[in-house]
Amino acid sequence: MTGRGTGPVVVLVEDEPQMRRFLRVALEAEGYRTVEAPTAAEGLQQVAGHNPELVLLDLGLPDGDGVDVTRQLRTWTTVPVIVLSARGQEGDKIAALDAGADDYLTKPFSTGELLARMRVALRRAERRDTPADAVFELDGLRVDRERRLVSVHGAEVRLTPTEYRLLALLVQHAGKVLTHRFLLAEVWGPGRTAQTHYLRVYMQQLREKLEADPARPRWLRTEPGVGYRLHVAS
Amino acid sequence: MTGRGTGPVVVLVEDEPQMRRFLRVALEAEGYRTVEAPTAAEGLQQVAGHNPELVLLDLGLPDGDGVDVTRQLRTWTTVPVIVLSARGQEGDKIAALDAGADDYLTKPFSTGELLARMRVALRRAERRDTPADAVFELDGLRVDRERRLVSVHGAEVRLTPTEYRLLALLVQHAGKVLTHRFLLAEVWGPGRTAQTHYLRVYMQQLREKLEADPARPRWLRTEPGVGYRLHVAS
DNA sequence: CGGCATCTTGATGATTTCCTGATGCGGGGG
DNA sequence: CCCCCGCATCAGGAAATCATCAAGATGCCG
Repeated sequence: MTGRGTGPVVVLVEDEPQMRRFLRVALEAEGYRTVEAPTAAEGLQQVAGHNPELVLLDLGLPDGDGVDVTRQLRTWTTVPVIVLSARGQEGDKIAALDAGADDYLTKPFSTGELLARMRVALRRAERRDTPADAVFELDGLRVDRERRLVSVHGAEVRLTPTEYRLLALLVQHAGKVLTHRFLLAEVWGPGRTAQTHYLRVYMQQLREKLEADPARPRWLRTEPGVGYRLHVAS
Repeated sequence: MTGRGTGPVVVLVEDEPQMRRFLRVALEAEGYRTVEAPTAAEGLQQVAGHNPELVLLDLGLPDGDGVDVTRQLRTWTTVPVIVLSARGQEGDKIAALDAGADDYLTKPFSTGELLARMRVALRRAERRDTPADAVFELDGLRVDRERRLVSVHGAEVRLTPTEYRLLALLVQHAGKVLTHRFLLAEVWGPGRTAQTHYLRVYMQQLREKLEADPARPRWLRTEPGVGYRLHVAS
């Protein structure tokens, strides 16, 4: 990755080096991180690999049409795509937009307008990122992942970020046994899959906050030698 | 309502009768139902009254700026807004887009492109759930997003623009936890998602102005390590 | 050019969360 | 019977995050 910082990641699919450089400089000055791809094939790869917040896509690529790239992307991702093109024909615009592009800018365009349209696309995308079926409920235990709220028999429970992540994982795979290794990798990163002690401490804290009798857990069951599990049956 | 059928409802805010007629005919031929408004004030009313799927907004209105109309709308609804303008200056575009518009078309534009961009906006807006009311009230806290008025137990509270934007976001997602990153991106732009200090300062100011006891907030709750939330339950 | 409102930035103490070590408990094998 | 191992439990200090106050910087308006 070329850019630094913590801003959104943008994939630039553009064959002309000069244009690429211009975009990279402009975007990085605004705090974006950029990934560059000079061809359609590489563009698809980079999007798949980096899972960016936005894609800037040139229509005239050496190895394929930008419209096809858009159609390809739309089969598996809803990442915002802004098309940049030298062609300003109505037909081109309609084809690109109907293929799934979010906006269409005709070269030459002003940097300010590009940035403004990028902000629009990011704004829209941010709002859509919330799945609606995010409420889990089981026998008094309620986990609302949209609001990030947890309650037991109606009483709201305050969880720390780590506690919540752990619980969210268990809920997501309700009923299944999750190994120590898996939980550690997901919550603390792949680096510390040996610190099983972390898990014990946080499971204890979760039980303390959620279970009526923490010593005899109803939901947060231990699977000795393997890991933990959110028990679903009665 | 002028249009027939069951298609999406579109509010046309446009003072020129000829242009209005042209749009109405073009849209109804595509199956849209149209509602017309010749002024900014009437436009706001029609949007509030019809809860349309889309708004087409002319910038040059007799009784106010279209950018202001957009900003007004955005304080309480996320309905897609496409701006139509005779002015093609970069500054106009950026102002409108940053005020919350989803797209900006410079007159004269082709009908085909307009319809394609409308399809994009409708596609993007799909599967969302903001039956947002223009006036939010909760237990003495009142936020009128149509008039941009905030009051606590009847007493009006003066908020700075940034304070209001922050509060409006919290109100729009009342009950949900909004992450630092999200709030910063919405209020200060995607570039400064690391300046959590801004948030602390402004949350403090909001609490100072709204809460009876700023140190023990009733509405503006901190979610440590995550973000902030407008508390709705008891 | 002030004056005013607002936004930004810095400094400091309080609070919350995280990590870590110590200790207790219980079952299985020697 | 005792030791060892995995798990549970408790608690204290380190680190990160948050609240608070206030002083500069900025921009706007007359």
